[in-house]
Amino acid sequence: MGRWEPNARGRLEKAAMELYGEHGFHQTTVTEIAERAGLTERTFFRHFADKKEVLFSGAASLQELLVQAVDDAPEPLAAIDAVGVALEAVAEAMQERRDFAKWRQAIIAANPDLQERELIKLASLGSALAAALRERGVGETAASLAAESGIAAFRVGFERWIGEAGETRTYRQIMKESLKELKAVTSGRTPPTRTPPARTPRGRERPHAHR
Amino acid sequence: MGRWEPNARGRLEKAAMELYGEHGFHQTTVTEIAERAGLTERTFFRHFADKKEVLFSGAASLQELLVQAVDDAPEPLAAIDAVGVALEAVAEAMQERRDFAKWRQAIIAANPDLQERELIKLASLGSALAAALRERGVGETAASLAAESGIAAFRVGFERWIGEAGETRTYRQIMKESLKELKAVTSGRTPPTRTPPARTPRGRERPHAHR
DNA sequence: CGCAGTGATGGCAGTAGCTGACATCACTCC
DNA sequence: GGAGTGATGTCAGCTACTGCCATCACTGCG
Repeated sequence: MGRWEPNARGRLEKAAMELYGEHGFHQTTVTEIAERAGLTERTFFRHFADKKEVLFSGAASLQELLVQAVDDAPEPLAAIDAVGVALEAVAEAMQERRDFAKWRQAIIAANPDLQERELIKLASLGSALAAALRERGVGETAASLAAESGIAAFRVGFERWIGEAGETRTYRQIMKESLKELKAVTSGRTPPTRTPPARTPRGRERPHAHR
Repeated sequence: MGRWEPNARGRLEKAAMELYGEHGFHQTTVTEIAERAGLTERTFFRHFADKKEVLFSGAASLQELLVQAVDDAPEPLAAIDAVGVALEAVAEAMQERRDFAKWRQAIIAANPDLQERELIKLASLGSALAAALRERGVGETAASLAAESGIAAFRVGFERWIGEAGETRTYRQIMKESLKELKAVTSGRTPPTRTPPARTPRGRERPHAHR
């Protein structure tokens, strides 16, 4: 046996998740996490860059999976379809962890700080995706646009998959349909503004006017 | 004359911008900013939620402009084209501040914290855009997708407008072309992977494999 | 004229995220 | 058995950010 209990990082991750769930992210201090894991605060910061990062350590493998899927996609394929294939693969890999994904998303949704981190992880996913496309010969701008709008579809699909109560379709199916709808929307094939729903006076999230 | 110098917020903003430029964002302390503005740290936090927010106070008016442009767009118009019209209007409004935009973007690019904030502001822009579309009668998902992919085009266009050295086109023109390219990409009209550029062994930004 | 209320600011103490520097000590390798 | 090595502990310190109360010009009102 070693000098210390093994798997310090894992214990920290587990403790953090538990506490984030029990008391919320903001209310949980790093010292508490470390104590529950039988370690010190200093050690926590040796394993995770900051308090938020615990929730995002899985992003790296997701990115790897995504890029690999693009690389493995059959060659004569339009950029957007290569993106589609890759996103479907990722969706399938996430399928069995729906409960965890839902729980995790609830925590993120309750914290602006975590939302920021989530967005930058998705952006990083998008960059990697774009880079993978470029290596297939897709042009600079086209690669960026295909990747970023693909990520948009991914997000939209994710929310559906997790949000809708009676949702029976798999994430993969939903993902497929989101991409289809993306294509429809960007090609102008959208119910073009026929019967606006009662056009309320609108007290929306628009910022206050200054003039 | 009042008890205090007028326009405290403006002075804080100016001092912060200067210091971020002189010493970098991270190296600048809030105390320094407040001192240069002839105020105290406590007052800084009464005007700005945090140190980052100083750089993003303009986002609100941008959002207002965007939403207004969607509202003012002619009625029988596909969702993606309403987005296009609105984004062009915003691009035009930014045209005269290119130097400032460039300078500001350089600071943001040098700081992950600021990039996170930038992303959440863009996401908020996207939500507002989607909401405006829904009020025109565009469906839930379609609105989200049109808005988010529109924002993607906005970002891509922005980087071009600011990045390319010999760029003579206006932001509006670039924006228009980005949207056009978005449509091309999502409709599958993309040079579909013909001659991959020398397929290097790739030591990219892909995370390390574990197996 | 005086007086109570208001609003922007200062002062101060405190919390918590995060870092650098150094010590400790099991384990490994020679 | 002695010199690394690597993961952890300890401690001091900085700084972002907050709560609470004091201050004091200005305003409106009797």
